[in-house]
Amino acid sequence: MVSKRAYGQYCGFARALELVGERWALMIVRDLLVGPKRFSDLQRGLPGIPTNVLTARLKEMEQTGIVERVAQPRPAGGVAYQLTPGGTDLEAAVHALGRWGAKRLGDPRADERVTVDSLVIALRSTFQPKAAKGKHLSIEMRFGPIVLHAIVKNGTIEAAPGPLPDADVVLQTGPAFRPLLAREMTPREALKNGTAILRGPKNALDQFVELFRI
Amino acid sequence: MVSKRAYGQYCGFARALELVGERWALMIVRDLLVGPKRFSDLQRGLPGIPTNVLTARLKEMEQTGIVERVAQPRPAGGVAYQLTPGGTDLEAAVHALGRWGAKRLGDPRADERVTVDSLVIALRSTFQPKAAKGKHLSIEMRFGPIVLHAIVKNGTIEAAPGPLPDADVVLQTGPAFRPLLAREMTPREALKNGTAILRGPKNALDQFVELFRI
DNA sequence: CTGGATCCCTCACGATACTG
DNA sequence: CAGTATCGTGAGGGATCCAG
Repeated sequence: MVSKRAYGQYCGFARALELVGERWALMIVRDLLVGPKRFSDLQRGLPGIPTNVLTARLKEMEQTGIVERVAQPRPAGGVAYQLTPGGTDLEAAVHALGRWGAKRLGDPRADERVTVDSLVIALRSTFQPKAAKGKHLSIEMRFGPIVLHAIVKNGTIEAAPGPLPDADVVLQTGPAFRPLLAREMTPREALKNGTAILRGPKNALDQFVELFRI
Repeated sequence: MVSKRAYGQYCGFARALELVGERWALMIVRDLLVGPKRFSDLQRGLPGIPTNVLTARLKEMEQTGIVERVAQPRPAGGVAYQLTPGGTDLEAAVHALGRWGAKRLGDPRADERVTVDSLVIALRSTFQPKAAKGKHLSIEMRFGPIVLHAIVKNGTIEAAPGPLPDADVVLQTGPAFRPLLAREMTPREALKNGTAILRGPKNALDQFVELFRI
């Protein structure tokens, strides 16, 4: 790869594209930013990826020090893939691209799915640290069958898959989620027409929406 | 493209990759971030790009509102390509990827070239606004036959191709440039062994190096 | 000269079947 | 579960040709 599909430029940006610019590579990184995953987890999170391509990308990124294999504890055993520190450094770039793309999402197409990892990254990348100064909020979010949570504290966010039993708020939503973050729909409207359902303080959705922005 | 090579996910990041994730697309954006360019300028700045690929990417990005064609004034005439505001919004992502890749540049390979646009982007993306607070420096940089300049002021940078006649400093350098920004070589060393040649105040290179970091 | 269009060839990718 | 094997397709690489 290094010499095959290189760009022929001694340039940091070109080098980045050579290392993670091939098809599916950054999608794999996106999912691994959420946490270590097994081969089959990645397959599930990236519907449509051919197994040989997944194998090839993992091998390449292992060789270039972006991904590493780690043994999984018993039971289950086997191996999982996780980002190295150098791979984790891609987070800023993934978030920047994610923010840019989120503005251009439009409405979901018929064949488009939503995954839990994409929502975790969406929360992290649209998070507004300045708006979160001094605020504290823990939320469990449900998007159809998908459950994730976020904890906002001291201007930082931790977002991860799964429920959060003692969350301040439980927000159940769906297609209204993007318009809410893009300020194309107000929390009031969303709650009124039932595209967002809230459990917790009445103004929690307003607070939530202030913390994120597309 | 929209349905052919889509990732099948309703996700901002996936959408970004669908729009600018194909080969050469972001390299074109990188060069256009430096300024509008003609077809042949892009060819020169991206040695190795096939003309049909350049044509295809420009058409795709024009259709998706990232690039626009503008008529060029007489003489010369013809058209040039420039980024739309939405395309310019990719700057943050390009810089983030550039910073990540710059750490992994290593030494130049035999077949790797340096272009003026890549250097402009390198200066912009490695610029450290915090270290530049209250500082002011204008510099003309020469890298072999390539000439570019940067003006640092109020914690911001403006970098562009071409000379800067009344620059505070003129720095002529080459392969030592990356090690300097990566703190693998001190200004003193670079000046001593002649891999950096300076015209201007003696400590100018120290000042310069403080403003950028790989 | 700029700004492409067209051709052919190769290989990366996509889809699916199969195996340790 | 975690890949390998196989094969067809189409995007990219490279050269050449054409129009304004």
